[in-house]
Amino acid sequence: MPPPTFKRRYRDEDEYLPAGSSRPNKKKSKISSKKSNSATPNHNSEDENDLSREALIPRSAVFDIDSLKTSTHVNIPRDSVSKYFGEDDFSYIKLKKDHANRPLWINPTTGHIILEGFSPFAEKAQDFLITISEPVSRPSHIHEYKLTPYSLYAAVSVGLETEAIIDIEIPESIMELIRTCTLSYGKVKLVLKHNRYFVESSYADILQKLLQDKDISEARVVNSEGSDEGFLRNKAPTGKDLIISGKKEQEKETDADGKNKEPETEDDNIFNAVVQIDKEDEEEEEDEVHSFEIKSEKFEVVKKRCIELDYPMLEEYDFRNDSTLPPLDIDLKPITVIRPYQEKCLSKMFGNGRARSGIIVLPCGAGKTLVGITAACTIKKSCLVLCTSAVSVMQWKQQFMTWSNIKESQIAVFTSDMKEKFSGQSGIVISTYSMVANTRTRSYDAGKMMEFITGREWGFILLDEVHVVPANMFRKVVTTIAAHTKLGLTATLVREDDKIGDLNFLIGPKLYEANWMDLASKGHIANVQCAEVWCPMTPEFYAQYLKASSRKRMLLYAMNPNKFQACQYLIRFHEDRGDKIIVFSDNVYALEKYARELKVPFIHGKTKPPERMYILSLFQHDPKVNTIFLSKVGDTSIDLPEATCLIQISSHYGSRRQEAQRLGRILRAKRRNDEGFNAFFYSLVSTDTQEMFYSTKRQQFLIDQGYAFKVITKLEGMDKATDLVYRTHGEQLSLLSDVLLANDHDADLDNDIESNADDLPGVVTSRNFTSQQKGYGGVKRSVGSMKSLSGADDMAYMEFSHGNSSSTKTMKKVDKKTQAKDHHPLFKKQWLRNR
DNA sequence: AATAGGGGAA
DNA sequence: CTAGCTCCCCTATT
Repeated sequence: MPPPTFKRRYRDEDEYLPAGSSRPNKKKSKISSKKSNSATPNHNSEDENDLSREALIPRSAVFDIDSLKTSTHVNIPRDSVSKYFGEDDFSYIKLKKDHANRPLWINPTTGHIILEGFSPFAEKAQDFLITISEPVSRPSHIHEYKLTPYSLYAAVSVGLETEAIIDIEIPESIMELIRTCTLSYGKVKLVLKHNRYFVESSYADILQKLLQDKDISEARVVNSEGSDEGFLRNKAPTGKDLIISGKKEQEKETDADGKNKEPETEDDNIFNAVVQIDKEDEEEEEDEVHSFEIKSEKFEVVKKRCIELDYPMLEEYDFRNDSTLPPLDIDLKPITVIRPYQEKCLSKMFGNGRARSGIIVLPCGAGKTLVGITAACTIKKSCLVLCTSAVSVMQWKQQFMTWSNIKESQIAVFTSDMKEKFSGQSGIVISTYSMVANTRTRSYDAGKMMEFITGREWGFILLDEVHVVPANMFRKVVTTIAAHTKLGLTATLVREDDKIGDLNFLIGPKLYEANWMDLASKGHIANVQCAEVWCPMTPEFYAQYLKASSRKRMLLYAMNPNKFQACQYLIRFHEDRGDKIIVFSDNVYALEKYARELKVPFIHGKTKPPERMYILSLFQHDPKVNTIFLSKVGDTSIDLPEATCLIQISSHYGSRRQEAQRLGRILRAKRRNDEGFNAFFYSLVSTDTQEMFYSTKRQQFLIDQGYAFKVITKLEGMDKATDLVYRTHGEQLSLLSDVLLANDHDADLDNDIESNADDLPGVVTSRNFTSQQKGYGGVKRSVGSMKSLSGADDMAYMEFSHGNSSSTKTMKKVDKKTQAKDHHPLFKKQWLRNR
């Protein structure tokens, strides 16, 4: 059989820095320097359990590929155009004879791999690449992947061998990267079975090596069961007899091949398909694993030592043979059927009949929750679910009730205003990260509850929105809670800092990552048209923008009248076609100003829960309310009804995660999937401002998922719409005054916000807008009053900014009067009465 | 190092 | 009893 090879060419691409490359320079983590809080009696020994980041990261995770560069750059023959490519001139590498059939290009200095997505072999190659590397960017035709220490770790953990990944003709530098990173990773497992902990590996020599460590050998349980090497020998576990409920039928043909030492046969098949290796007779020798038992009280020590020794252990839980933890009576309801890709996630997790710890990445709306619930139903042990907010806690509970047959008394909720415990031996607790990670003094009930949680063993811990876990405070939940399996779920495995890689060792390797475009084309999530709408700044706003400090700038480009009009126009356009629209604004001032002007309800952090629910139910059920405005609360902490159109007006930060999460809010819309696009995502950007830069950065994640952003410089028909806000110069100037004035007093906003009834002009305090918002609740009864309310405001502002545009003091006085008058205390009572 | 926004506890 | 305030803490971003 001819040796499999990859084709090589060159690519031009920014330099790649491995995720951890800057880490060695970093000093002590913040956790360890944190003040201890030992005065509280309830306080558990969390401080002692704190692990610094360094302790959790094996050394070769910071493998620096740059160190390889010199070897590849000696005596490279250059030609006349080499200078244009600099270090990225790879013309010295010869193309393979059959390169036309080979869709892969590898950059020998960065470890990036380019896949020609249009090649007939692309799909097969993609399955292999996803196993060994991280997807960087997957637009329609050219896909880019990169090899990283973490991705290789994950590859080894599902059973790929170094030699299987390395191909004889790939560049030496890349081979070295792969060798280094696969030497020790993913080859040792910590297995909990029959209530005993075993360190398990297919490689007896590695176990020998580990036992040379004093701590590990001391933790070992010495008994007579060992063979000649002193290790227990077992057949490798398989998942043949495991039934994951919810599957339509059992598809086990992959196992029938039975050709490989690791039960993760799917990957091997994929690998073989791509690299064309025949099934060898590796069966007999590889079908065995070696292990030794360690004392259960020492497993933490051993785990830590293994990381320090550069052999991080994968955690597996042989839940079917665990009789210590009481079983939990839970199963999916018979009608519950999981989708093929969800099943794939689960087969990655339960591939060998045990539960692996790791992370599953699925887009929002693709049914992450159901994957988590199915996993819980498979393990059937006590389960702890953590999410980011109290609202999602309630959603999780509700989802458990919907999809599984769990009894309500077995689900307990632990939030700031509910401290339940489940009855009986086993059950489910759902809580938030901040409740569990809280280091401050706890209320008595919360303290009791924490004792309940930390004082028992959990079969399964489910971490929703797992990308938040690397945060300094949240990460310690994985060490303070004793859980045998950890599953992280997220849609956006990105952070703007460099901590995302820590998840490999806090939770486990990435088990599965879905391709958004695939799911969209198969109709599981909506097809989204993304657009960036360019709104030129008006001359006056731009003049001020150029003069202003960076804080004022942000407000100015958010409040740009052209953007305001574009927003209004888009809302009208989409309301007319029957869409439900959500408008996001990070800036609360802009949020509130827009919403008031357009007479649309809005929710932000200070909106109280009953109001939130009221507004959301209006949005969901009232055919007259088709648009709502949301601040950052909408990103995580609100249970949003389905929407089909999303408009972003203020996006001053460059958070890719936020952009993606917002997009996720419309992915559930699947109604008209056969008619092309059925959901719309607009980002309104003021041209020639900083916003352009942020917007580009924010979109990167979605572009990497294959979304194409269309730039719209002119909205068709907008100039014909004569009834838009801020049409006249005068109105625009008055808006500008408002904005400038608001900005002047921004620093004082906090002081004025709730304390002062005589609010400063232009500063709409939360008091103002709660009452107005409540006023909105009455809008069904008194549309006129709402109109006159905002109308009166406008008039006042306009008149006085005309006459006294240079005198802010005059405006202040007048505005005080207007606001005092409009600030109607009755709104609130009325609203509450009429609910 | 600072800012904005959100959440829990009392 | 609860709503509403204050306080403090946490995150994410620049």
